[in-house]
Amino acid sequence: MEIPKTYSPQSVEGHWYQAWLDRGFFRSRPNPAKEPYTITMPPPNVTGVLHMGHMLNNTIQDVLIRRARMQGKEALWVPGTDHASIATEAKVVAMLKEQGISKRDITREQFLEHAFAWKDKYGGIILEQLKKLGASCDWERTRFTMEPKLTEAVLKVFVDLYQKGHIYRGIRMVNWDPEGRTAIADDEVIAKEMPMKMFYLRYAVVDPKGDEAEYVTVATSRPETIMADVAVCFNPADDRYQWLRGRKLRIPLFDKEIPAIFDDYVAMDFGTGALKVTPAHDLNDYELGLRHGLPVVDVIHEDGTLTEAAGPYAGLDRFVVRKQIAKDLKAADLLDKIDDYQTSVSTSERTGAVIEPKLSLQWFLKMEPFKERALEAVMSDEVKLNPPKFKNMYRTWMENVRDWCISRQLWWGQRIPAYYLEDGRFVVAETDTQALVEARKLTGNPTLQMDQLRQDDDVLDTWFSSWLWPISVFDGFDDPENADIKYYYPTNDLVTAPEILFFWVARMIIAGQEWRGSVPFKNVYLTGIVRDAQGRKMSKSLGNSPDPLDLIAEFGADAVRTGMLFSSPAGNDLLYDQKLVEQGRNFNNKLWNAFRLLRGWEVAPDAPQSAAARLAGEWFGAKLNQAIAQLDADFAEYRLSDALMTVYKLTWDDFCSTYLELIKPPYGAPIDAATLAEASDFLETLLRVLHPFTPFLTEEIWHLLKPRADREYCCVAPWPTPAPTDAAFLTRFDRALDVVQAVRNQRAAKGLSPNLALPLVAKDGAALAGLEPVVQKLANVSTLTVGDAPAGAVPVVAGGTELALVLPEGSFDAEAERARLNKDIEYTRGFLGSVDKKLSNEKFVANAKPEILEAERKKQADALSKIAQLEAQLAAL
RNA sequence: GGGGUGUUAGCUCAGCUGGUUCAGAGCACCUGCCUUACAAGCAGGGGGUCACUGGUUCGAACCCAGUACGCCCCACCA
Repeated sequence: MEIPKTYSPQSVEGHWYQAWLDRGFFRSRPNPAKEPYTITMPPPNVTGVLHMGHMLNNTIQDVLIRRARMQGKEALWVPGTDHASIATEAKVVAMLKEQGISKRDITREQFLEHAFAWKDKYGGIILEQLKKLGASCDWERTRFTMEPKLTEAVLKVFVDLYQKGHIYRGIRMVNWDPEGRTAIADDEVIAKEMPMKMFYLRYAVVDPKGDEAEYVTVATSRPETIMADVAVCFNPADDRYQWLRGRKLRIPLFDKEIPAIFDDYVAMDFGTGALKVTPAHDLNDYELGLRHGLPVVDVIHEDGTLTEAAGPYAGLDRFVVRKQIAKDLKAADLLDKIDDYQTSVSTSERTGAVIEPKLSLQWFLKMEPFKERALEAVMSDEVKLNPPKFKNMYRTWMENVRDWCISRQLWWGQRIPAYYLEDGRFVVAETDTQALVEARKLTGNPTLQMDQLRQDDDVLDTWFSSWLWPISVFDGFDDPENADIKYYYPTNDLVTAPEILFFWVARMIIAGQEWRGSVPFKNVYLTGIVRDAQGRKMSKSLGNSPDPLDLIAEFGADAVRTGMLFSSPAGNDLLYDQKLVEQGRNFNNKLWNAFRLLRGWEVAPDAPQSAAARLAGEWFGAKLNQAIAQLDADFAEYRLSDALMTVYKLTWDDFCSTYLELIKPPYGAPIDAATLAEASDFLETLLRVLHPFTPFLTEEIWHLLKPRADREYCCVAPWPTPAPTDAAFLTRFDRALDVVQAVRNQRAAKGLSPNLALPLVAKDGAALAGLEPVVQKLANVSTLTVGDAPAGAVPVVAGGTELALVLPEGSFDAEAERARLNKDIEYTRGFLGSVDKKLSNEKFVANAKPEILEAERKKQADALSKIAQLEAQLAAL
């Protein structure tokens, strides 16, 4: 059967993926005889589609899990999706809007119906896409953060925390997202530098006396909130404003009188030193208001429009009002000036809307009870962050963590299990029935009915379910002693983006400690962000993000996987370039062709093994062992790019360029059986170490190669263990390869065909002893003899060996050779000079370590002898 | 504003305790090759004052200080 010249992934990937599934290779069940190795996938948004970030993240996880599986561990990768409360709700709202339905016009139940329909339609697409990448998850264990069991866990945890006194409800200044119409947590706020305007407004002084100024100029970036002002504040030490003590000012346009107050908070050197105080719409002002006993005037609705309190501006959006009010102020001559200035504006991580600080009634989780333990876990490396530079970030965050606002004014999510009585009191319980029991207890009224209880309308923050993920996927809340959780928890590695180190990783650590008494994972591998070749973030609007599925279709999953991994050290951003994927494809093709070469050879059963082939086998076996040891070291430090490069070079340079060239029989000649068997074994081992990176290709070749009967699938073949290597032999072999390269160099320089066999004469046979066949074969040397250089031969010095290459008649140019040798001599003398200088430095000789000193002396001796050699060659010409 | 981190070849990055794995790898580039596994290839080759300045040391890409530029995280100056 003819094997095609190029590997075509499209025709094999689907087949092997199905075969793996059919065989249940990705399934895992607790097995006490084996060591567990577990990864829980960071659940992508249920309605999301695969992007390059997922590709990187999941490729890394698959490499880790596949290697663990081959190492004989009970490897489990749990997949799943996240309900992504605000993001999904926003999508559903948008979809309804297209259909002409407004969320406000439908009931919660109707909305949820639409939402579930949406989720059923688009949910899980992303998991199907991951299969194309080769992700070896146990799909039977796929979980969803809002499925009934996981919701139960969330409610249980809420009640538990409430009973422990860690959850409270209160009016606080929260970050309000007017687009999502919900509160969001501090971490979900992103500060963005934006050009802003600073307005200088005139606040008239009430009853100015004689020579007093008639107004005070106040700088603000938010003129739309002036009607909510309750005071103007000055620094108590500010001499410019002392006369205003006990006085009142008038809000421009509104003529409302407000007091002048004094507080250290105000900076004298910023703006005009006068601050308008708006407690309802600014956190600092709120605190200022508390200190001075000021009222709170709320003028902004949940959707960002102004309330009735705004008078003529009621009903308009805050940004519209900003412009309008500026115009009106100007018209009324109440505006001194407008300056441009740059400041950071808070925006919502999910919707991008500008955040309004807003007072509202929300649920909070205290962080104080958890922070110390969670900090300790990372600082002591109980949870190891990779790269470790993130430890500092984690520490800063944990030390300054504030209470977590866990309620969201949304419908898509887990509804807060708090039930209110008509008198405002409430009970917290996992179920309606339980709530009723509690409520009856609370009120002492045994006839209280369900319809007299009203459940809280809010849902919980998405992270309030995802922080339980490593436990809840094993039903560890439902049944804390079940076999799965006891076996798989704590998990081994978590692979995720640094952006959610606080949102998610830190909180999972807290949850693990709180409910399992131990951290949820041992290692956290933090990936970088995937950017384009110019370093820009991938984004839809830039159109610089390729569709991962198109890439897989064009180049194959293996090529994409290796392309992602070629240059992505942990914590570093990955500058994606299609060239990397092409490099991956080329590499796959190289391996494919190596297999084709082996497959194409005729076997001569009785032929003896050539000396070159025997040496090649001895050498490659050692290289292989060396590489496996290196790989294990790379993996131990999560240096996946380095690990890939190790196998890449092993395959391409060592196996293909050197080993296969050495064992290759003359054209048309058969190969001896022993060599072919050994070569097949080597290839088989190569496939095994490559499999985590390129699972499809290796599985394909594996089956074409038909290895041992007990190793039917590469996917579950054992990961090789390294044997000790003969370092001295490898060093000698390297020297022989240096000679080969030097000879080839001479050929290239002289324009001689590599097919023309030339005689080579070595001055001293010792250095190459035993390796002559290697040099002969690779350098295409006709005869390799020991003796003095014959006339007309080109001197070649390589690997400490002095040789001469006999050129064909007429191609020897004595003048050029002299020039070359002179240049070499000059360089070596310069080198010798620097060594001499060092050795004549008394302080160096006195202080340097003995082995360093010895090395320098050897350098000196070597240089001297090399110069002598070169001079002798020069004389001989 | 505070903290962290980085700057090594055209690009992306290694370089562990200062000294023979000290100046490396992959890609790109240049020169030859359509050689019967592979042109998605083969052979050979050329690229770097290790950001800058000073210091410590017999010796610095590596340690220290400062400067410049970059990135990241945190932060309530209207």
